Amino acid sequence: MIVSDTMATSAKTLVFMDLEATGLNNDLPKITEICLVAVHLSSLENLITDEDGQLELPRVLDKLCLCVDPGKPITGKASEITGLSNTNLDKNEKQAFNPCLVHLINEFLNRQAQPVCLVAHNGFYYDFPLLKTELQKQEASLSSALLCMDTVQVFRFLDKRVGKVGENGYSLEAIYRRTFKKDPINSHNAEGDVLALIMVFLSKADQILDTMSTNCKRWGEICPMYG
DNA sequence: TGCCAGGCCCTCTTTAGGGCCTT
Repeated sequence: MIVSDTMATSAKTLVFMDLEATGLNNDLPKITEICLVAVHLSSLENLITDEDGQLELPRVLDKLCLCVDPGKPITGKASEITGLSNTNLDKNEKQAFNPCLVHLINEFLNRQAQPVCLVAHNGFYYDFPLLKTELQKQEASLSSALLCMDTVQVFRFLDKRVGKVGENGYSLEAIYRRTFKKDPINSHNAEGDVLALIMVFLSKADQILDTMSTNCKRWGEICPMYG
């Protein structure tokens, strides 16, 4: 789906997002952790590097990271890779995905320079539909002006354009390793995955921003995962 | 109640099938 150039390229804030959940699509998952990190366009156009010339995260970031009581059993595999269990979420008295969380997410997005584009890895088929399902259960939604981008599609698109195929695939871990020749830190911790996503995005920020109009959808076009 | 993604890519392909990618 192509969004008009005017709308897509005018996104002033990119909000990188990652969800941890009780399982995959077939498990009818519920969210166990959500992390949103907002980066202003200015920070994507003016990259900073350390003394060795290595990319650094922008200094100005807004973060919203919360653990959530999913209200259903977390699959063994999901618990193993995320480190979140029904036991440790219960012991820490985490709240469910409730109206308070809906309010926090909406206000976090409203605080950012508009328009906002959500960015997630495999977002079109996992994070965005799952978030939409949880919001629908609360009879809530996000702004219809919100844009969405899936970085799996973006990185495939960029490689295809120059006749390449990503060695070892397009998982976030694989792209991070190809780019930085080392493993990402805190994989499958929502904030760790978001920061890794921001770093790989920064490594190709100019190309990605140039092609946003062909790789964005509107929030309204995202279908709920289930429900 | 039970079920439940889906567009893209690769190849032992194109009259198709299976894996990726997300937990």
